[in-house]
Amino acid sequence: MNRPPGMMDVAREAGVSHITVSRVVNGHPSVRPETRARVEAAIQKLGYRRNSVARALKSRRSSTIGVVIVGSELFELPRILLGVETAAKQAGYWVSLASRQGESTTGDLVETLQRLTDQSVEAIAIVADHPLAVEALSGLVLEVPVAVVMSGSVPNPGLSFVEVDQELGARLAVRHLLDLGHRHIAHLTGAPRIFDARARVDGWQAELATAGAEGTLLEGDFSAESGFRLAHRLCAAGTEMPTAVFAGNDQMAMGVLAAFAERGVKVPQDVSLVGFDDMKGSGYLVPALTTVRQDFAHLGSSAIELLVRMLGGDAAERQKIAPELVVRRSTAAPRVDS
Amino acid sequence: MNRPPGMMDVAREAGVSHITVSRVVNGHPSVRPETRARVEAAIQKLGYRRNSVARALKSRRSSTIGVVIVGSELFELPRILLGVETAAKQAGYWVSLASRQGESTTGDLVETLQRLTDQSVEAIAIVADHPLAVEALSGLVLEVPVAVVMSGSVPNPGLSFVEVDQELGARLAVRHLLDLGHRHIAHLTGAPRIFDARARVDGWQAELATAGAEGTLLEGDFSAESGFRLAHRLCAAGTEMPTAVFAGNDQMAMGVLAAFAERGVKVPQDVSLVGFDDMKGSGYLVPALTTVRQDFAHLGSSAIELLVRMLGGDAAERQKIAPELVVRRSTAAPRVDS
DNA sequence: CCCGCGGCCGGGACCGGTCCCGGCCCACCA
DNA sequence: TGGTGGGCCGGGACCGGTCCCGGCCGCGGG
Repeated sequence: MNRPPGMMDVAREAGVSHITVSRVVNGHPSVRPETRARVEAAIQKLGYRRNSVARALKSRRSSTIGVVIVGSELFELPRILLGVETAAKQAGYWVSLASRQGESTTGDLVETLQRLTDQSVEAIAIVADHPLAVEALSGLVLEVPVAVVMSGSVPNPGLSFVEVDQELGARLAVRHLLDLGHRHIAHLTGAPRIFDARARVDGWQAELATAGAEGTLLEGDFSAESGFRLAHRLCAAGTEMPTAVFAGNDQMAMGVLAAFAERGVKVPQDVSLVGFDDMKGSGYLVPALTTVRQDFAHLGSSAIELLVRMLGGDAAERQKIAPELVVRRSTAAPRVDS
Repeated sequence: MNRPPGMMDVAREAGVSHITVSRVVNGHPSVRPETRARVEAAIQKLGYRRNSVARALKSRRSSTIGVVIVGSELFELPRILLGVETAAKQAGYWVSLASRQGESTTGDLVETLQRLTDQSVEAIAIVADHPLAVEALSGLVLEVPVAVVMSGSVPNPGLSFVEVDQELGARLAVRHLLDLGHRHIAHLTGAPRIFDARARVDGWQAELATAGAEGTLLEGDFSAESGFRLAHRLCAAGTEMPTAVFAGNDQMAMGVLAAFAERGVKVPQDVSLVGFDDMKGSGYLVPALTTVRQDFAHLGSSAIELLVRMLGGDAAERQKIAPELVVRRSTAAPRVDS
């Protein structure tokens, strides 16, 4: 029943007061080197470790950042989380997790935030896949800095946002196809309630417009299955086949590839294909997939860095990360004879 | 500068003592219903929320479980984490994250564990991809219940383990191939330092042995790239081609598919292919991949449930989860003419 | 009528830190 | 030699809960 040693115990051992121990632990300057050494020896001897709960209670600084995950469809969540955890550790913070799956009533998110602040977290990062999930935040007065990792925004000046520029990514993809000579580019979009999907549609449309090229829009849900289904529909349609397809993400692109294989449509000879995400293994699809890479780890670490700056007094801020086109084998110039 | 209301404030408002407030909050029976109502009204009015840090300090129960992630190569980490978070929430616990990437000195893990217990976590789950990462735990006396999510074990009776039965998974895959009539089954293994990879090799070998079939073993690292490289080597070898390939995981299987496509080897007509994991999209590879499904979310939630039981006084335990073979289009009977 | 008992409630001592404030000692200078 | 200022250290009051212990009051039995 011997509980771990406290500052008092160390103090007794070193023949000083608990205050002095506190000073040593916190690197306070006004302690004589010799006293400091004695205290450190005592700490060593007793195996003393500061109780961070007590510290958090008094100082109101818990050194932890809360992360809430809303929506479980986030395929690339792990990479984001990795970035978050790494950056937080770097900055001396812990990460406390809270997720909210399934149906999201508005009050639900607020409740989660509450429970997190009950925990005395110093800041909160929310990673969400669609704005509806966080609309509850619109007018809310925040007790701590909050950063949202999501495309799209919510009208609340206290909120920071981090996102990769989805529209730019889409433009990059379409521009690449246009440069290759394609004049009819279909887009198989992801679930429209997800902002990323909408932004990609916008980018696709905008780029198409600048070139005066033709487009076909089909609506899926980011799953490989939907890509598969949509690609079949594309082939079956009475209308003219596009010469290029821009899939909502790499998963959908996989579905497209599968459908085209069944239909005998050759990629990239018959139609070019571009994905989005650059998921693990995309380079080893057949053919290797041209896609738009999003740096998810960077997304996560940026959110934390933003939060740390806000903790330092900076204002909320909006940050866009540029995605990167990676050209592989699934895109080529359209056939001249078509 | 008005800090949030405390029990004292509520007590004053309700005309009772802070003790009674505590009793109400904790659902203690001996409070008159009428008093309880008055206190609850006061709580409502002031928007009181219990300070969980103070609670943790005094009661030594933080209601949080620490999770340490060691090694970042865990492809399916997110699904595990999801299971962890869900189960923890279910049981009324928070999840505090700590990861340890890169090179792992032995003391490093112990330090991470220490920092976690400094946080007063009540239990710890470690998810690791290879036993070396946690060897530091072998003789350690644990302050709190610890469960390891990993194949393989470490000689420490205080530790619980949760794993999916990799060997069984491998046997399922090989058995399927054997049943189809294959007599020469190559295995492209993942990084051998990872225990999962070794267990799969064992299963493959054991099943081969019972059938007296032939095998070829090539060593990769779980990446699509390594699958690609190894498949090429398989084709280039002077020796006879196997009629079936069991890849270390679905990523490697993707690489194999890519290599076979270049070589003009048809799957499953020329050679059958089985993967492992059933990653997202595996059903839409060309051809749809036969693979072994691991239920990662279940893995995570099992770990938490185990921990909760240990918190309740149960002994450490070892738990194996059975994987499941999912047969798709990449496997078929070998050609009779070969 | 008194005592005992049980339901309800309050006093107050912690938990293990942080931090303001104030006191000691000693060197330095007038 | 006395004053003073600064470096070093300690006392003690919190932070906001939990929980042991003990007091009050009303009721039933001896």
